[in-house]
Amino acid sequence: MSDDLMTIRQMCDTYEVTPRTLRFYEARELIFPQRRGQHRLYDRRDRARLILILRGKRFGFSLEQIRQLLELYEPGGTNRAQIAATINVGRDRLADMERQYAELSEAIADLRTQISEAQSRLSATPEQPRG
Amino acid sequence: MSDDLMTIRQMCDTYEVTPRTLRFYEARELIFPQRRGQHRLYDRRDRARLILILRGKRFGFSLEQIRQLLELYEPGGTNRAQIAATINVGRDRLADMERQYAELSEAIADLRTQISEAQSRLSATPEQPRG
DNA sequence: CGTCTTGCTTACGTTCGCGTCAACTTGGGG
DNA sequence: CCCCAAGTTGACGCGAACGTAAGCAAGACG
Repeated sequence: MSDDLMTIRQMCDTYEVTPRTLRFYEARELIFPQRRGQHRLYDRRDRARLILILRGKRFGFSLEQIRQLLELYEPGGTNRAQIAATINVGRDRLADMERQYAELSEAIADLRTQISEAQSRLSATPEQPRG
Repeated sequence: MSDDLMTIRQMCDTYEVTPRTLRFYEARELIFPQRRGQHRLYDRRDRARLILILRGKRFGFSLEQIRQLLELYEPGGTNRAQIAATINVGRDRLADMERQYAELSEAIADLRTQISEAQSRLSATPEQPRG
C-alpha cells in the first residue's frame, strides 16, 4: 500500500460513496479527516468509522443516532457520566436491533410462505395458448 | 366488536398512524378502503395490508417496494407472467432481508462487545471527588 | 336553527440525506 | 506562464414520507 492515508477520491472508490457524502458526514461530525493544506486525508480510524456509518444506515438509523453510537467505538470522554451516557445510548440501539432481529426473522418466514404459495398458484395456472 | 369495518379514526388509534398517512398510502395505491358516501371504511383486508406496510417500513423498504410485495400477499393477477414477476419481486426482497438478517446478527455481537468494553472502562474510572 | 364533530380535498411546508452547480484555490505538466 | 484536474466551500434543489392548514360537506344534537 502507498500509505495509511487515503484521499477523498480513494475513499469514494473504495466505499462507493460520493465526495459530497464524505463532506456531509464530516459536517455532521461523524468523521474527522486530517488536512494537508486544503485537502482532506482519511486514515484507518476514519475508514473504520465510515464502515460503521454505512452499516448503521442500512439498519435505518439516523446520522445523529449513528454519531452518538460512534462514541462507543472510540473512548472519547473520560468522565464517568459521559461514559455511562454513551453506554446507555448503546443499550438503546442494541435493543432496537434485537427487536428488529426478531421481527425480521418472522417476516422472512412469512415471506417464504407467501412465495411458495405463489409458486403453487403458478404451477396450477395453465399456460396461455398462443392465438 | 361493532363491525368488521373501521373508520379512519379507529384505524389511526389502533395502528398509531395519522389520517394523512392512511390517505397517503391510498393515493400510492397500497390500500383500497371502501367508501360509504364520502367516508372511507377499512375492512380486515385493509388492516392486514396496513400491518404489512408498517412492517415493511421498519425494514427500510420504500412504499413502492412494499406495494409490489403486497401483490404477493394477495393473488391479484391470474396470468403466469404476472405471478412469476410477483414471485421474483418477493425473492429479491427476501434476499435483501436475509442479508440484513445476517448483517444484523454481526452488528449486534459487535455492539455487545463495545458495550461491555465501555463498562470495563467505566469500572476502571475513578469517581469524581466532590469539590 | 346554529354549531360541533368527523371527515374530505387541495395545496403548500418540512425534514433527512444527499445531488448539483457555481466560483475559487492549489498543485503539477507542458 | 498558462491550463487543467482535483479539491474546497456555499448555496440551492430534490425525492420520500409525511405534517399542517384552509375550506367545505354532512350527520348529530340541543
